[in-house]
Amino acid sequence: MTSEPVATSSVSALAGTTFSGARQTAHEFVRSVLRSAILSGELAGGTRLVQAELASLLEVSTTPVREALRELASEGVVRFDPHRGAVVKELSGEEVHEIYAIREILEPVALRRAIPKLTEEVMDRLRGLHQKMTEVPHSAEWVDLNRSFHMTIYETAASPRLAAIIRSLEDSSVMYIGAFLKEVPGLRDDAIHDHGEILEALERRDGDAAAEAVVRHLGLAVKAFESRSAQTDES
Amino acid sequence: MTSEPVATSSVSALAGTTFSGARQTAHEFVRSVLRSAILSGELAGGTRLVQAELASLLEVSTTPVREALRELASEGVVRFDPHRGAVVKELSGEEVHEIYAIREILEPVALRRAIPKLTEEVMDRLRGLHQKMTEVPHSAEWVDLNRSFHMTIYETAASPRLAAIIRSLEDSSVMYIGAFLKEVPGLRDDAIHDHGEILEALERRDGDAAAEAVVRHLGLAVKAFESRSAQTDES
DNA sequence: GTCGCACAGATTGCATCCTATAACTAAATC
DNA sequence: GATTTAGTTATAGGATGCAATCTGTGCGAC
Repeated sequence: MTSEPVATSSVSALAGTTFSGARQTAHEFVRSVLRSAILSGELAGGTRLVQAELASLLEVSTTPVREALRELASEGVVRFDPHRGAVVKELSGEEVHEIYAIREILEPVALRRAIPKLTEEVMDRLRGLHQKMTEVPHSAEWVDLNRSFHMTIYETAASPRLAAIIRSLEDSSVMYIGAFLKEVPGLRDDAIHDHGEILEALERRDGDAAAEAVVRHLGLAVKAFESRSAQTDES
Repeated sequence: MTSEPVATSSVSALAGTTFSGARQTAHEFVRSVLRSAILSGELAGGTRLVQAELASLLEVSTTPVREALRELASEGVVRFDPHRGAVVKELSGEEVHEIYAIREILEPVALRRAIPKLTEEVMDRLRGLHQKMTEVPHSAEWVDLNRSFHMTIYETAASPRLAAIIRSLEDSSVMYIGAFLKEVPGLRDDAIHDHGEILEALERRDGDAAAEAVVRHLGLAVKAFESRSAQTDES
């Protein structure tokens, strides 16, 4: 049980995070810590998540850890096999394509549904997020702003189920390709440009244009992923 | 702590089910029992699910019960608020419409994806299910066959994510409207007719026709739901 | 030398006990 | 009489210890 020489990421990256208990249950705390660690790439795909280890690291008992893992498993970010433990899920290229294909179908729908419900307040929020994204560099914060931008639109569609599905797909996307989208040079600017177009289309209440922009926006990520995975062709 | 006069359904309906432990973990057992009880309508929407009660009834401890409830919560069939416990979810009419709207989008997609992958073996299975559905009356078994029929198609699409989303939407549908679809007279025959059309279209590898049939098939349920909820207009 | 088997270490899963939280009830104050 | 506040009870959440299960390793047989 010495640390493996081939560096798979370890949960020890989480050391130091403590549970204040303030109005949050322990399993919620564990879940949020693991979630953000996984989505940020801190915990890479394939990392084993040993309950006892996580428990002592986060200073809770194993019970809430297991509950958190169960929830993450149904969210699809970890794999949890009976008696064998949890590992951070790693998606295949096919799955990435599948996820983006579904997103390209659902996101335009959610967007069109949102348009009639757009208030000035929501538009202001979107403009604010867009503005801020032009200011901060590509970082965890930027990724978060990006997520907020899109989800704000979809949540005003007042279709909670649809929004939840999209959110989960987006999470899976970020988990898998978020890490190396950072390395694609012009991507951030392209994304900001697309957001601008989406925003403009929303101002005009033009569903077709907005939908088209979103689909192109998604295509960007897929293309970046493809060029990257072709480059890292090592199977 | 007397029983309420207004008869909300009770978990006591589950009494007698025992956990053999055979190659199944306790929480999986609890989950499957609760799932089928909820989907079958045995546990109606709004029923409180008290952990201790379920635990003693199913002869397990509260820990696996909580884990099962957590999973069911992320599946969307129960609502689980911190420190307040779980209740069987009840969907509003709007949510039902939303769910069917999403299904009408995704199911044709899954179907088209399935067509190139249809083997004779799958077709045989579908024919068998279809045949059997003409034989058994509208019952829990029939509903299950129906579910199998559709999911068999979607699972051959080799899009696990898409299939999982559809399955969860279907579960929510069944949970909510399954109970009173039974009471709509011609529905079973109409459904069987639609299945015949879908099957025929699949034989011809005709995606358009199959998709059209599926959408009409879904529309059937929505229409039945609407006429029923208009009839039971008591808000 | 390879395959199979058994044992040991590691890890998950569960039961029991205890604590924390929230709903409910009743009393006290305005 | 209404409203707030304190106390009570029911119930969820979590910690600990133990049992069940899996995995890897070493020994023996072929």
